[in-house]
Amino acid sequence: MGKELAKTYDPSGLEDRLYQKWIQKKYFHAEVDEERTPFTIVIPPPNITGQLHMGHALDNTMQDILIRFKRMQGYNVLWQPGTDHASIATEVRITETLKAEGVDKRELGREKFLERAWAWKKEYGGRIVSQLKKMGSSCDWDRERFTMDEGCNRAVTEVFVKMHQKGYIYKGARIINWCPVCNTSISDAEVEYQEQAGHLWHIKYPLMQEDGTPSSTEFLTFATTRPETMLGDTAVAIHPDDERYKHLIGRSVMLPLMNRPIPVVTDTYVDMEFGTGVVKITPAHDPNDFEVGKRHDLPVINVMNDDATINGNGGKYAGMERYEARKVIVEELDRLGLLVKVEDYSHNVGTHDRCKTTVEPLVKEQWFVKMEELIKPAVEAVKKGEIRLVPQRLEKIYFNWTDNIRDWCISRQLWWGHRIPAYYCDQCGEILVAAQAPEKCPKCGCSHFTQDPDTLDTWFSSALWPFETLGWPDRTRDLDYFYPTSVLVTGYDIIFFWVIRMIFSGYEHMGKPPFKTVLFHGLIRDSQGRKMSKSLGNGIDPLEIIDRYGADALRLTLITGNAPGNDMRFYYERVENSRNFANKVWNASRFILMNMEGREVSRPEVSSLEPADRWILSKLNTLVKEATDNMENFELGIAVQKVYDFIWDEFCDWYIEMVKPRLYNTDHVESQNAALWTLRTVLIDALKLLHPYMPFITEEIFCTLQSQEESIMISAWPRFQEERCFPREERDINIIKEAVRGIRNLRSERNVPPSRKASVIVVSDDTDVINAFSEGRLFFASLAYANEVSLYGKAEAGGRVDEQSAVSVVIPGATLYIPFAELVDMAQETERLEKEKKRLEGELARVNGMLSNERFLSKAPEAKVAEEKEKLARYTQMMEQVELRLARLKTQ
RNA sequence: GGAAGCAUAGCUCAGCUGGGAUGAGCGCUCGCCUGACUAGCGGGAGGCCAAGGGUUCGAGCCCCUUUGCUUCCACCA
Repeated sequence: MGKELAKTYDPSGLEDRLYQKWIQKKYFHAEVDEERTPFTIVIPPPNITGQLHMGHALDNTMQDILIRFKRMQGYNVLWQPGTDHASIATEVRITETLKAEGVDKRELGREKFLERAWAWKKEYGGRIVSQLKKMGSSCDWDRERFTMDEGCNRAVTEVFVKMHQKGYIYKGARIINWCPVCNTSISDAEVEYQEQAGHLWHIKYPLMQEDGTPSSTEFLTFATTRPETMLGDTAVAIHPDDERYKHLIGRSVMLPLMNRPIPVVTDTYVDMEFGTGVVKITPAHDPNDFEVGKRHDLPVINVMNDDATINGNGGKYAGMERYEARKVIVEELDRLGLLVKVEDYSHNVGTHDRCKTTVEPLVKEQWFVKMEELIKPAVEAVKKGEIRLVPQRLEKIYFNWTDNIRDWCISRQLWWGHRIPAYYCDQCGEILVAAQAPEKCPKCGCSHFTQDPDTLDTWFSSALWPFETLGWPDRTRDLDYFYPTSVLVTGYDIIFFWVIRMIFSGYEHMGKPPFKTVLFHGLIRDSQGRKMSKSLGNGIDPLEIIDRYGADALRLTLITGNAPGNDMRFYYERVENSRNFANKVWNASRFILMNMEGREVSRPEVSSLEPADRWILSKLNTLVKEATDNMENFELGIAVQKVYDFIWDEFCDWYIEMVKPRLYNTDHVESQNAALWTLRTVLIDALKLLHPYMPFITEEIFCTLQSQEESIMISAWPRFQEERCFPREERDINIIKEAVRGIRNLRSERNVPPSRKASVIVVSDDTDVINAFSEGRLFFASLAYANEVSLYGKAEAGGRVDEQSAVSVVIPGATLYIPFAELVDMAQETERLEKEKKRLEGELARVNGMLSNERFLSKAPEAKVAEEKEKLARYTQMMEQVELRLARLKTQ
């Protein structure tokens, strides 16, 4: 029947082979089929610069689990893959590469640079894709997309033009975050605030006198963290209600170093409590000051170049680097006696998330997306539950952002990306936004245009990903059928960058949400809880783990032992455990195959199934239900944990062991067949439940086990079956298990090796126990290392069981004895019984306490009360026994 | 300055809508080559569930307060 399996599971070689088979058989491929219900996931497109890291590994494992699960359930699943051009990330990389070759990006020129970029994409863009394949990802690779392919380009242009027409996209001079190293504007989301030690410089400006000269006695003192920006000060502000400064309203101060009078203005932005209650206003270099400047119609004097050196507006400081200028200016002010004091001061400084450079707020002409209206449906969707966030607590973070949303700066001074479809008339400067370059200027008739040199924020195209990958802006069948997608799986760290922007884009352009559920996961950290990062060198390469332990082990590790949305620490020990589990599954299967060898296994009549068979089938049935429910609720880790426990504990450690005597006994063909059939049936269903998590090993075993089947991944997901519920057998087997544990315990306490058999006497009047043992005596004996098992009622036991010469254990409904001549040491036994007595005393006190509590008796559910009464009876009985035994031991 | 999360066995973490923590893995420990598996099998020792208060017949779980750690957001110069 089946072929031989190796003694230990070796995933190497096997994984690639199976993946190839899946690809060849086109199992991953999806086509529109109106007869079936679609289930769609779009992949968070990895950057073409990317190398597979643990974050990808987790993200893709989760998606693949859902996809494989739904595929087996019969849904028409599509996992839409693709990659992201990653505008700034890629551009930075290529610029660095060029630099290493001694080539300056600007000298090379835009055209040549883009050639390089495309060549780079061609060479490395596929790397991350092949790495995703190593994980077992069942994406429909026939549909692979790229954010800068022809279709996506059209989508981006279409959206830009449409939103511009609707007034959602505008160009304006506003204060934006500028990265002087990357030489581009960046969005608010890309700014990372870092606590930095700095100084608070207290500086004073002299007040202007009536005669137009600065006073030498009257000053206004304020504090600043960035003294160099004073070169661009155009006012000093105080709070309108500040009594201390009321008399200064309408006057001016002299801006030192620049020798320019600037007005004292009043603005409620000023916090009277902070510092001296005076603020210098630099509209060109501070977002707040910019707003104050607008309210007071102050001039905006930009004193900085794009590379953060001081420009011509900075007088004699022109050309200085920003921190050098700071130093020189402070020294100069000190010399002039205008530096009051310097304090150490720790504050948050905005840095560029990619290069960690301190960003410079600058006033620049940029393109923006007006957010106020667009965001409304995105807020509503989550509030009304049209889009569900898992875990739900992330809604707070979501709303925190949407409630404080500001316009989105989308233009970037980069070359690699979607170029902005705006054209400027060379003659009159008229701006035309259109899909193609216009022929002639509607204003002046000129036919020469220059396209805007800027490109769009990477996330602009990512926001369209769920529908642009399905064919939008064309109205395709795919789009109709597969959109909205079912679930989005991603890390909570890109909720602002991506998730929110996809949501409002979906509503704006499709009129529908992009997905119904967002399943968030946390970060994978190192074993000390630190973020994995290149600079720390603490990153663990998933590919290396796959090489050593297999993709299945990695997948299982990433998905377990962690609550949804929480960060997780990565331990090699956990991967080893997963690998061990794979090996366990492998060997259980090997055992079953071995026993099926050369035998015809037929489906037995229900009546010929023995209690153990019914028990495991019943357990499996419960597992199917629970695991499926958990998966429907996105509790993937919980689901697979149950499957794991079932396979290792119930199936391997109990059922297989119970069934061994039947397998080795060739006299009872029917019993043997029932056992074999059950073994195979349970294994196959368990493999199916496990398949989404561990696709490779389950496929290999599944196909070995039944050569007529093509693949587990297209087999049907197990279903809960009412006729497979056997509560009675579950109860019986539990009794046997309890008894086995009791016996093993007795033996272990006395260090009796399994090879030494001993007889067991079961004494009980309990019909359940009697029934369980009459049916299960055979495997009980094997599990309890017994050479003989006798069963007596209490009455008949009197004459046959000599309690003085046996060790015993009490289980619910029965007492088990082993003649202890061969096993027991007296002193040890006494000590043990004393301990047991103490424990029982405690238990009895507790139960008695509860049962004498009036309120408990009146308010607790009946079942609970009954349960406690039962315990009382049991404990009392056990106590009697213990006391009796103790007494007897002492008299000996 | 706001907000969230975490605090349970030596370590890392599970514990659903409140009902005895037989919690999991690793580690430790004792015993086993028991005819699939030593990447294994069978035992065991480790927890006043961060502190304090409250609600309840009953709290790891709900409410309040406190402490410690982590993270996110934010324009306090």
